[in-house]
Amino acid sequence: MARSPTTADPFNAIAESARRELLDAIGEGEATVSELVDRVGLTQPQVSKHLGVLRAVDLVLVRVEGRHRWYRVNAPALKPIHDWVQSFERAWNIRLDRLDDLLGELQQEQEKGK
Amino acid sequence: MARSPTTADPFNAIAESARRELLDAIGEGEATVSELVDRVGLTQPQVSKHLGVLRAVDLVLVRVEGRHRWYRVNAPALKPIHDWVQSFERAWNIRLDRLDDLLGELQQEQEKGK
DNA sequence: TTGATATATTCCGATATCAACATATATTGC
DNA sequence: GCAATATATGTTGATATCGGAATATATCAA
Repeated sequence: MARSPTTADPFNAIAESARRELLDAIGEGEATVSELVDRVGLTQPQVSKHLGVLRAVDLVLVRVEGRHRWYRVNAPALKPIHDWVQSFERAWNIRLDRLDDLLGELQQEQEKGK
Repeated sequence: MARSPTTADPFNAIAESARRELLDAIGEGEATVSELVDRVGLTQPQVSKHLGVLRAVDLVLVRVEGRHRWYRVNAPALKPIHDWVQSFERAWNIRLDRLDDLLGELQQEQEKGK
């Protein structure tokens, strides 16, 4: 067996930085393939193929208009990633809290020493 | 060129579901390799190799104790993923808000119709 | 020391990836 | 219909992956 296909799920799809950059480049609105080529600096076939992967996992949606294709981010498709990562968020917040506590204590010590 | 190494960054490391399951299986505390073998149902070499990848990107930290190795999740290493995904969170919240609005309107219509 | 336990590493074969380049498929305007 | 534009698809070669099986390394226990 080999590595999971990039089209298996959003986790695999966004592993490639070029695809994350494409999603960033699309941003809030819509973008055309050639606009993305200009923004991201990849060749047109590269952009089309990466968009194909993003399409396969529903991370982007397309609206066809003549010979243009308007791509937009389908943010909810990122939710599985969001949810999975968030299950660890408490863990690192606790650590940051502890760091805050520690810094607080150090400051108090400093105050005392003054 | 081929796909980025799994050890390139946390995005690539967590693309593999086995590694996400390992992180889940470790959970809040610490776990030993053989505990993880039992919990996740992979072979020992598989677990060790996946842990090796997670180690390479700092997603897990190890404490050696005799012939045991206690692994724990290094949650802050997930922050880049959290941050990137969060930059799209507004987008999908807006959509959910709109959905709420829509549902609200539909309810009002229903109320009217009554 | 010897054997057992815990974990890591190596080798293999199959597979999917990715960039690059070439080419195919629409669609528009003349 | 024909050229031009916008986008998608196919081919090739290099590479890294993954599971499986075997094996290496280290530590404990008797």
